[in-house]
Amino acid sequence: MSKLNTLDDVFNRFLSNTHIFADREVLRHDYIPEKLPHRDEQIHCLGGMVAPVLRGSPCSNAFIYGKTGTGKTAATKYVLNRLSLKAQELGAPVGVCYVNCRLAGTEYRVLSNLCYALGVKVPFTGLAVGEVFDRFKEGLDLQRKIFIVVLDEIDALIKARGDTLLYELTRVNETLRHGRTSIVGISNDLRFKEFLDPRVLSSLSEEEIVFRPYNATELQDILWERAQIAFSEGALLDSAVALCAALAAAEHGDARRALDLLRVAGELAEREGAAVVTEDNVRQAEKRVEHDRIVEVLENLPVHSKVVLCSVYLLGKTKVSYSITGDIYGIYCELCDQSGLSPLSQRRVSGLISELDMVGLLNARVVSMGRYGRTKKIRLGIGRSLVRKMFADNDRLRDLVGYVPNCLAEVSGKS
DNA sequence: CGTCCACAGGAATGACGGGCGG
DNA sequence: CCGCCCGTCATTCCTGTGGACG
Repeated sequence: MSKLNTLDDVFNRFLSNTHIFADREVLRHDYIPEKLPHRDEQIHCLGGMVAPVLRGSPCSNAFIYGKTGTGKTAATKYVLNRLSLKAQELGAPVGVCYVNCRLAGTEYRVLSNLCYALGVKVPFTGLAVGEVFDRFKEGLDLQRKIFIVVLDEIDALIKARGDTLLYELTRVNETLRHGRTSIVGISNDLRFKEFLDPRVLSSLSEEEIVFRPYNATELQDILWERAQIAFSEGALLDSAVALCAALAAAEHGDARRALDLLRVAGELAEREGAAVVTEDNVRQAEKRVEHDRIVEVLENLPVHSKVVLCSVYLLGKTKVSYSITGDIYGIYCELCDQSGLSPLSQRRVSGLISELDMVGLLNARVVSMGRYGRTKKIRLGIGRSLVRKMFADNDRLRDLVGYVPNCLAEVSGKS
């Protein structure tokens, strides 16, 4: 392979190599395909459940469970799209609103989304939540519609904000004279029920639909379904698709991940100027996807989290195999001093460590060391080179990775 | 078998910036 | 422009706790 010299070459090469992809868009995970293989059962179930609204009677509330990439969102959107079309055809007064609770983030924004779907104008912010809710109810009553509310990733909202919104929504029908609402909750977390008020739970779980993870063969079907549209004829090896499916199935049957792998593998092949996507491209893609994910998270970390990460990194330089909260806090304070930041409280740092653990940058485990107290054992969850690189890219913190804290010797000495 | 370490992690509270209605 | 509300991040204070040591 010859090295490319000018940008023009890059562009020309790209233009002459369009034969890998036919339609890349199809591999994006917000794309809703015409066919959803292996989800007939769930689609029929949901379809049957919402069907009564076409005759003007309200339908049950429903709860949909399943891990990420099991087709919950796609299947639900698919059914509701069809439902809307059918309703239009029949002139049935049906409204549908899809809200992703995690993206919306707060009760306020969820509600304002619902209002928007009704055509009720609300300001982006500034109103009390109760006020927005009243306007929502008012709009609903005025339009005399049956309104189906889909709350995707609802577990994220409940965990962060509690279940008040959900409680109010399940009760909204009691105060409406003309409109009716039905709620479809979608959750990634199977244990999520425990967070709910029993009253909300019973009202919401009138119907439950579970989306099992896909196995490798099912994933292959899904990939082929899309690949036929996304890739040019013969640009994709069977074995590459099989490998994508196998890798994703090994994780937890995540179709989204499988599609990502396939897309990135295709892009890699295209960049190489190859004519077909091979297993090798998929393997590269796997590394690439993971690497990109971590780098992305690292870059967007708040500065204090970065310093905490650096503290763990520095402690890792000693022969100690893990660090504990107290030692990390000591070094953290010193690093803050060094770079002119005012250190946060130990409580907060403890919280930051837990957050870093959640996103996988650290491994933290609560242990008891008997009379030597209860603490967290902490290790880096990613390659050390990644941490070094992050700091090299940051003007303010660049020196920290090379810095040798005063208390380091003391710490490594005592254990 | 009780003690007591070194924190974990919940709750209440506060500071601050942003955005709106009036 | 004021007053109000929101959401975020942080602090302070607090109670809880597994298990090695004496």
